[in-house]
Amino acid sequence: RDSTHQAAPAMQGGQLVTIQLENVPLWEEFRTCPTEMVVTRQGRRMFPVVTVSVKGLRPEAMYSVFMDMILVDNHRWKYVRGEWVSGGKADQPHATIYKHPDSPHYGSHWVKSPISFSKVKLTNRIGEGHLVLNSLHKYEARVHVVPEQGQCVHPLPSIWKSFRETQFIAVTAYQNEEVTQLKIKNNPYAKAFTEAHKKTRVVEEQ
Amino acid sequence: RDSTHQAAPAMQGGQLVTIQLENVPLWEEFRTCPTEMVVTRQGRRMFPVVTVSVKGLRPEAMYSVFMDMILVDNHRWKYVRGEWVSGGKADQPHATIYKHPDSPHYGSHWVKSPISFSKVKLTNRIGEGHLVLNSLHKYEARVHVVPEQGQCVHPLPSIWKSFRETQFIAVTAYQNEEVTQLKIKNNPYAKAFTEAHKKTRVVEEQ
DNA sequence: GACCTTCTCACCTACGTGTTAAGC
DNA sequence: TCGCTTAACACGTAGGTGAGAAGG
Repeated sequence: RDSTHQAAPAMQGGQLVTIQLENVPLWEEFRTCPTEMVVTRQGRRMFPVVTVSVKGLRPEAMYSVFMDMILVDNHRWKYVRGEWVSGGKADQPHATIYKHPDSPHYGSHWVKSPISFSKVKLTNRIGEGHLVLNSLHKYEARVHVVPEQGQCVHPLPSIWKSFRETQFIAVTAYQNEEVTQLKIKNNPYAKAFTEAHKKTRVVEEQ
Repeated sequence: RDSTHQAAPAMQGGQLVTIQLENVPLWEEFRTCPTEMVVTRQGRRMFPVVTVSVKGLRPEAMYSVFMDMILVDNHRWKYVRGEWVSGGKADQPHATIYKHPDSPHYGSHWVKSPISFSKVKLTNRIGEGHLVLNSLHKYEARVHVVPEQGQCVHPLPSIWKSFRETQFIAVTAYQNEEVTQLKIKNNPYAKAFTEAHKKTRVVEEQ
């Protein structure tokens, strides 16, 4: 077991708590490029979306769920002649974390269906309430499940897990055209740039 | 004090819990018509929106907040020659309640800013997870603040309050033109029907 | 000059409005 | 016929896309 990717297993009410990434095939498809995520001043959503299923929570206990980004290595990265190569030393990271909007909620809520972080936004600008990343650095998404400390509830251990499949390089503009095409192909909000729509537009211009 | 509009005052942590309607002037403007709310098969939002401010909760205690509709009287209503008149006996009511999407949450969360029920939907069709009303019946919105029963937390009393200002008649289509005009004037989503936009369209057609 | 960032834009998704005509 | 309900519709709000030009 890789201790950098998962906190010590935690027993809660006699059950082992697990956090599992849901949409692995899509993440793996992007990762062959490798994945790039756009960061903007006002914040940009992620695609693919980090979605996890959690098991083994105590149904009646209260938890909050968070996501943050781990800096994967200590280099900057550059896209040179069609390839990503590691460059100088990494910049100072920003300590930011995103609380899932359903938080806080009962264990029964969190385990009943996959937890999607579709609304999290990535930015290169501090002070917006979003996840702050450095452009041209490599990250990996991490999810935390944190029991709420009620006044009489016995403290339960906090657990987290990060996902190698979600590794990406933060960019202000896409570098690898292959990434762009995968985003257009899979993200419904980019449907304006699919081949079908481009052809339609050309026809209309004639 | 009118005992049908408010549960017995509840002390929580030495403070009196209060629930107060926020946007009273707008509600009163509609109420002179009187107010009508459209119900549809798939659910229709309310306008005006029920928005309340809550005070006196224990900051560290957990609460859920609900809204439901009280049947104001036991009559059906009819719009005859420009006036609402009470008709036959009321139909059997449906017991439905709407949980505010922030629920459950800490007392500190609920009191820090007004609580808006903008997303609640009214329907005349059972089984959609929305508030089910009978068309042509008169209702009044009621808000509940319910402490969550943590396993070791002492049970706190549940409180509720209903608001005479929010009284309305459920309809499948607006009856009073005055109501329609007030909705168009005040609801941003109905901007397509304002005089300004209608005139623009006429000009473009010429 | 090369690299990276920022901004505006057209074009989508998603869905909240009253209108209108049709249905019962 | 009349009263009420339903469904399709045009037209907004609100905001998520990559493209491309401009800036540093």
